[in-house]
Amino acid sequence: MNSIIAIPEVTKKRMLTLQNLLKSWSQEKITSMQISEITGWNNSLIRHDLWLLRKFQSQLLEGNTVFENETFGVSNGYYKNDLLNTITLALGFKSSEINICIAGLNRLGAALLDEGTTEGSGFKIKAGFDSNVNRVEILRSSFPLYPATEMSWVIKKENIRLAILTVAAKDAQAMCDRLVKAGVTGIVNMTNSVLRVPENVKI
Amino acid sequence: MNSIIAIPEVTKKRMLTLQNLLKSWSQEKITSMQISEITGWNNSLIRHDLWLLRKFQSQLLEGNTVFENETFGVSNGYYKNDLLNTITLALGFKSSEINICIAGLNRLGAALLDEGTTEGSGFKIKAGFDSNVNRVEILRSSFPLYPATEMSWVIKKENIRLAILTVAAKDAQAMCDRLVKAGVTGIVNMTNSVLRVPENVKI
DNA sequence: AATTTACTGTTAAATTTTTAACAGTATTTG
DNA sequence: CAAATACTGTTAAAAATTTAACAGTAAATT
Repeated sequence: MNSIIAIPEVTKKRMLTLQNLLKSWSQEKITSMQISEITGWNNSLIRHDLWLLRKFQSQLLEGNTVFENETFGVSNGYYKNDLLNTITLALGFKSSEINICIAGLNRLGAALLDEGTTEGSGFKIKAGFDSNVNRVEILRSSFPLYPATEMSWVIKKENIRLAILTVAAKDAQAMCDRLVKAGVTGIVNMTNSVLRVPENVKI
Repeated sequence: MNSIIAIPEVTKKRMLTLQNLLKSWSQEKITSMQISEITGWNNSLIRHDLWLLRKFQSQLLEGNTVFENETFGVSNGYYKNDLLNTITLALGFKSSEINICIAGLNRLGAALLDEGTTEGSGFKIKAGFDSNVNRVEILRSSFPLYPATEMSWVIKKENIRLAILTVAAKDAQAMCDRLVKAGVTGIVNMTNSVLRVPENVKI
């Protein structure tokens, strides 16, 4: 009878922020009003978001009501830890997206500079790299751009698994080596040079 | 009779992306369909956005219809340059926001980690810095975090004018010097140490 | 232990955002 | 040069998102 509920993108985004907020929240409990004060979101919106999250979860349990009301304080604010668990759980399904990066910003068409194009594809562009710092400074995009020297920590931090290699052919192998060293386990080679990589990395 | 139109935040965001797209667009003209294909946005939405932009602009001219239909091709796509001008003009009013950064991520409360709190304040947090790379890697926020070593180019790139100094008192002067050197012209000192700066920088 | 207070969960209304539809107009084609 | 084509600008409908409202309940207060 009830239609299936999906968590809207806007809610997911807010929940990601809330997750951050909660992590740095020192008290045991937190109310929707307190969240509202910090974030500026309407407190109804917050309660509604959380309601959606729970609704979504109970859906996954297919009518199994065992968990009903279990994880939430009913009237005096939410337990920080319960809230964190709920968010992580509900968002976990979303974050099955693979994080990727763009290595080389020269040939990049407008398409790649706009995250929108990857929506729903299961991939999420987290960063762009170029060894030319000038380019990094000038170009703008919906994902952050970094000098290639920053690759190591950015790839670790953003948990990037896959890189799209769009550098000039002559720089391909060098950039490839850097990516591999930084921890990337897959490379989509858009250059026309043949790449050599360790066995554990897929081209 | 007609109510006043403001450009919604969502549209502004899209227009910022469109601006990027256009900059890397090599042809003279572009159609809503082409934009749609690249960005994934519904083509009606794009035309509607542009309509809003024009509506907003003509509003600023208070009924003065001199510019009516002047900047747009009526039936065969938009002239890239006209479009860019329109966007820049319409968005210019918005970007009177001052870009700021957070220097020092240790004491940062949840509030500062969430851009939402600055909404409507005329400020926009563009970056966070910390000399401890570990912190930069672990913390997450709605604005990007960088190691302090990256300060120079990030501040230039993001056109950051103002910094909020939240490092430990003993590191305040050193961090302050770095900020000034990177081009910041104002500092909000949240530490309890007294800072020395050149005349052109305000505390 | 009754009453008040301070909250949540939930529904429904209000508002915002997106999409569809289509009349109108340059440009291209026959 | 008339007809067809390929668009835009604009309005109205549809869908999504946010907000208000309020019944219900744990905790605090009397």
